[in-house]
Amino acid sequence: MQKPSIPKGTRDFTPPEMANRNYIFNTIKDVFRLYGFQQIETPAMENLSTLMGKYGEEGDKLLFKILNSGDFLNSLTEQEISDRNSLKLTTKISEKGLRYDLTVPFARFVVQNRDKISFPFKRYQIQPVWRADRPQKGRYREFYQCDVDVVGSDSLLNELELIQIVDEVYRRLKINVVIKINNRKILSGIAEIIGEADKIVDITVAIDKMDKIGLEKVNEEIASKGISENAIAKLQPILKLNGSNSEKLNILKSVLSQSEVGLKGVSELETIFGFCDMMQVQTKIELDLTLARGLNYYTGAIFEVKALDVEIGSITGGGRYDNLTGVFGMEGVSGVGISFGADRIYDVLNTLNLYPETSTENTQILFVSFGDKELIYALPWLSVLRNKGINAEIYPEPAKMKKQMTYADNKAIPYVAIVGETEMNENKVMLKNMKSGEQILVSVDELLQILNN
RNA sequence: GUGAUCAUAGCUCAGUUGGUUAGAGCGUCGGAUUGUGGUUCCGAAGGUCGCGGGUUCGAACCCCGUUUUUCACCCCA
Repeated sequence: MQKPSIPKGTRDFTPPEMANRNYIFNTIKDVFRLYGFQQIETPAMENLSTLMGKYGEEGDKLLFKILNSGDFLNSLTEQEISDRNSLKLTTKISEKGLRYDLTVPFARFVVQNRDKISFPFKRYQIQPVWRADRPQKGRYREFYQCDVDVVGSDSLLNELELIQIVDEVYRRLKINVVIKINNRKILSGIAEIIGEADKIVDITVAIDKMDKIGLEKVNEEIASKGISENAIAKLQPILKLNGSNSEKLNILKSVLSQSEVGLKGVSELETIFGFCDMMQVQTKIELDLTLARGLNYYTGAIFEVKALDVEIGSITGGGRYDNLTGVFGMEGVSGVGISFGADRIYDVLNTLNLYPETSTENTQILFVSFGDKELIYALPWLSVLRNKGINAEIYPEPAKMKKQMTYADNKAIPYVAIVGETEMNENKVMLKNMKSGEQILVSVDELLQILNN
C-alpha cells in the first residue's frame, strides 16, 4: 500500500484550523463589504495566453501549466520531440495554466464583462492562487489572496479607502502593522534627474541596503552599476533621506524640482497623507523609497503592509496600475488595488495566538442515548433546537456512554443532553453542563431558555 | 534555478563504535466502570526505519542516487 501524501507546498486544513481561517476570511470580507466592494470569482485555470508574459520572465517559470487532455503528443512532429526544447514544447502541449494571482484574471474579467459592469467598479475576490515556487517560511505553492480593487477611477480617494480598509482589517484582527507606501512616479523622477532611466531597479535595491551596509558601500555599489559620479552626487540627499513623511517629501520636492513626473508623485503622496490625517487613520504609514514591487505594471502608489511582531515578509501589498486592461485591448482604464495574503496572516495569528475564544461554528449541544428508542425520541428535540438556530447534533448510535461523552469532550461541545428511559417517561432530557459537570432534568422550553443565554 | 538541511508507529521523538526480536510518550481501540467525559490503573492493535541501489558475515546507522521536509538566495502574499 502506498503512503498518501500531498504535493509540495500544499496543506490540509482540519476543522479547528478552518474555523481559524474562516475568522480571517470573514473579518476581511466584512470590511470589504463595508466599503461597498462586491465579490466575483474567476476560474482556477486560465488560458495560458492570458497568463504568460504578465509577470515577467520569473513569473512565467512559476506558472503551473496544465497538460492538454487526450493524446497531446499526437500534435507534435518528430522534429519537435527530438529537439527537446521544453519552452517551445510547452506552448504545444499545454494551453491552460493555474492562476498566479487575482489581478491579471480580474483585468481579463473587466475587459470580457465590460457590458455588465459600470465604472468605477469595486470588486473583491477571495480565491487560491498557485505558484511553482520552492516552498519556505511563509511561502506556499497554493495560497489564498484576498483582493480589493477599484477600476475606472483616477481619484486618490480610492487610495485613501484602501488604506482605511487595511487600517480596519488589522485593527479587527489585532495585528500591529506598518503601512509602507511609495510612488512609482517618484522613482521615475529620480531616474530622470540623474539621467539613468533604466537604472531604477539597481538604485532601489541599493537604497534598500542602506541600513545593512551603510552609505559608503551603497555608493560603491551604485557606481559599480555604471552610474555616473554626477548622478551619484545628486542621489545623496535621497540616500540620506529620513525623518517624518513630510520632511522626506520636502527633500524630494527640492531634489525633484526639475522632474515634472517626480513632482506629480510627491503631490500625490501629499494628498494621500493629507486624507489619512483628516480621516485619522490609526496605522503608522511610512514613506519608503525602497518599495519597488511590481515595477512592471504599477504606475502610481505602491503599498506594502508588514507585521511588526512577526518576521514574515509582507502580509498585504498592492498599488495603482494605469493600464492593466490595455494588454487585453481596453485602453485608458486606471485601477488601484491591494491583496491581503490570508495564509501569511494565518501564520501571524498562529504565532501570536490572536484568535477570539468563542467560535460560533461549534456544536452547542450533543444528544446522547442509551438505546434505539431514546435515539428516535431525541430526533424531534433536535429539530426544535435547529429551527431556533442552535447548532445541535446527536450521537448517531447508542454506543457506550463513555464513548459518547468522549466524543462531546473532544469536540468541546458545552452541553450534552442525556436521554434514557426515565427522561422519556417525563418528556424531558438530562442536560449536563460539560464544564461544571452539573446536570438538571429539563423540558424543551427550559432547554431553549438555557441555550439561548 | 542555486546552496544547505531533514526523513524511524496516526502524531512528537529516542535508538550507543554497524551486532540477536527497532523503543517511549501522546493518540486510537478494549477492560477496570452494563446511566456519565475531562483524573487514575491494566491491556491490545499499530513499522518495507521515505524510496532505489551499493559496501559488509551483518545496515535505521556508512556510501551513491532519488523523492520529501525545513531554511537561505532570487522573486514574491
